[in-house]
Amino acid sequence: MSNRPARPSAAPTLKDLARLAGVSPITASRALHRPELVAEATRTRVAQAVEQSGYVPNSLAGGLTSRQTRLVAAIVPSMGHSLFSDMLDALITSLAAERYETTLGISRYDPAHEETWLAAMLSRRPEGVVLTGTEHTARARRLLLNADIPVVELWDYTPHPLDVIIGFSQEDAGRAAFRHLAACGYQRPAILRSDDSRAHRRAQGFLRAAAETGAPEPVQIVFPEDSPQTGRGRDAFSALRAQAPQADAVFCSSDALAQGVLAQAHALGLQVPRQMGVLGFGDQALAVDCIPALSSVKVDGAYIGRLGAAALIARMRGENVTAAQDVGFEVIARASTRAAAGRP
Amino acid sequence: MSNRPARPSAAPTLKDLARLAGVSPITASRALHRPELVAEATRTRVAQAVEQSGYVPNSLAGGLTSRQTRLVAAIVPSMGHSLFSDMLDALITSLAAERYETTLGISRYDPAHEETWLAAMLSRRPEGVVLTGTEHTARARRLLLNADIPVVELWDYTPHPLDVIIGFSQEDAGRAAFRHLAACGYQRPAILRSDDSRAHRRAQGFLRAAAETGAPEPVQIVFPEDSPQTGRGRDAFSALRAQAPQADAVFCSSDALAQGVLAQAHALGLQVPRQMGVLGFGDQALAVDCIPALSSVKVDGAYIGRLGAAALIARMRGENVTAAQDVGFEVIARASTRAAAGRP
DNA sequence: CTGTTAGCGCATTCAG
DNA sequence: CTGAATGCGCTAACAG
Repeated sequence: MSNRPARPSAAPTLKDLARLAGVSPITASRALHRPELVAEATRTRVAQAVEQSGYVPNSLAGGLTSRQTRLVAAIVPSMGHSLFSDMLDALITSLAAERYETTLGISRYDPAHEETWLAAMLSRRPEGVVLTGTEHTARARRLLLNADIPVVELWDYTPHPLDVIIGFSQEDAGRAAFRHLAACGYQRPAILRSDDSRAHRRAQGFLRAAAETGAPEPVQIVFPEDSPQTGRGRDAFSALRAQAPQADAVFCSSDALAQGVLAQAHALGLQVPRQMGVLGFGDQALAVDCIPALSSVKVDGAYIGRLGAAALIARMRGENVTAAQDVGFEVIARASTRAAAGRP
Repeated sequence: MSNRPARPSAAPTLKDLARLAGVSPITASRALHRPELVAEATRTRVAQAVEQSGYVPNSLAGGLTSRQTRLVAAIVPSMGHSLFSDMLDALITSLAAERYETTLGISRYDPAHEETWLAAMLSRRPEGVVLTGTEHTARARRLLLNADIPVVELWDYTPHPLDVIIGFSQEDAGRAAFRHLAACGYQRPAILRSDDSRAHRRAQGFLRAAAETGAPEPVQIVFPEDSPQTGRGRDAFSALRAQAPQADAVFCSSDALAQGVLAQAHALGLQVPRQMGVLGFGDQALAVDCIPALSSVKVDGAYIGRLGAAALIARMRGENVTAAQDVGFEVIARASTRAAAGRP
């Protein structure tokens, strides 16, 4: 029951370490952090002392003096979305390679949460911040400005970022999605999406493209942002069939959602893509490979994570980098066009 | 090009804040952290001073004195696996609700990486640590013991954990998987798995169960741990067909993998589950709902994350909690048994 | 309810 | 190559 024996402890400090090694604290410190400035013999004795005492540096104290924390703060709306988890994997790994550690927040798509998280995080004096999107509260912006540290915004694009931005235009992605479906011969494409601001803006682009073509206004089914995607595909698609039986294609706000729709379409006996087009969004390209009926607006989460890390690292080193980068997206069509399906 | 105008800066400290509010630093500190100890009027003036000066506390300094960092260190093998990302979402969210922040590491299934990460992390003086599995280097164990902070191990089970453990027996899960497939009438089930230690041990349980039944030894296809799962299902299944054409069912090490296998089976014209049984592993139960042919050994990542957070929080508060908890798993059979598929 | 004193553990000066 | 002095910004422990 008692999980851990009470220890008298008092973790050894640099002073203890130095005494054990028979040197001054500062020499011990140097032996640890800048070994090239210390004689071989001294270094060895310090190393032995570390071994003996089990010394672990206290980076709170270190950071307080040196003003270097090697900490990065990053926030995403959720981790359920594979785009974000893949991005984070790449981001964290890339940062770790440069000896930066990452503290993570989850905003639930709510700028107010982001603000709260940010206020708490900044007290740890991170050397850089990674945000999702461009929507931030006024106070969040002010905090970041005052903090005077590099900021990278991901997943979206604006010519006027807080600092560095890496992403793409959601509107353009939505327009491209519509044009793709239209080119495939679908007449009444619909939208199935979660209720978050980027999906919303993709939908705007989609609707606008439809309007420009003179096509009838696409039906939209919207559901809460954070619901499990694949499962949601089932009922969302059923809802769509009930509400808009004439719809002959669906633009989904995620690949997982699209897979759910695909499965449900099969269950309803609809032939995809001949009777129903399904277009996803995300980076599950390999998943797409497995399911030839599915196309996708492709964005690469890991790529964005790597780019974000690289930009942040450069900025943290004091280098200037291009402030804005539209990394774009790509519309992937497998054997999924109605036209292709039509030709035997 | 220049990303940020040079600021004279020098962030205001508590002393500055106190001066501005016309109180002593300690009173300002209390107004911020223990407002109930401070007169209403004073509190207001401090709040105004915060507003004016844009003061942000420095928790490095605070933590150095108070020995409280409200920091938790957590590590997972990767983020690509939805089990881990869902767990992390729940873990981080639960911890944030108690004002703990989480720093994240990624081990790539390598205990040596874990050790390196841990050594770096401990210098930040986290108040608790969350690890994946029970496999740690000797030095990692020593570091944790010396650090003398609560540790929670997740996803696995042993009666002799480092501190608290929350998970289940991989061997048992593997045995259950075999028994399930056998009960469904499959004669030659095979294993498709990634090369990580937990999947390995599930496979061991599977093989042992087969041996006990006197069944022929199941074929195993093993691939590198971190490859994209769904896509991998395609070639892995093809490899299986080539290598063991007699196999009539597959136990996959993840749900994503199983979905890939399912898609490929369809592509090869195999009827699932009549001609080929497919059994996954994970918590994509809703995904499973969409694909009636797929069953799964179900474990709930978010649940494990919540339990882990709760246990860690309790321990960080100095409470004793049950050191070991086998949260189990569940074998879900949809309309996926061969028997059920046989009966029209 | 408020203030004083002291020191957390370390790295940055500047000297040798 | 090594050391001494000093302070980073804050809070604990007392005192009023």
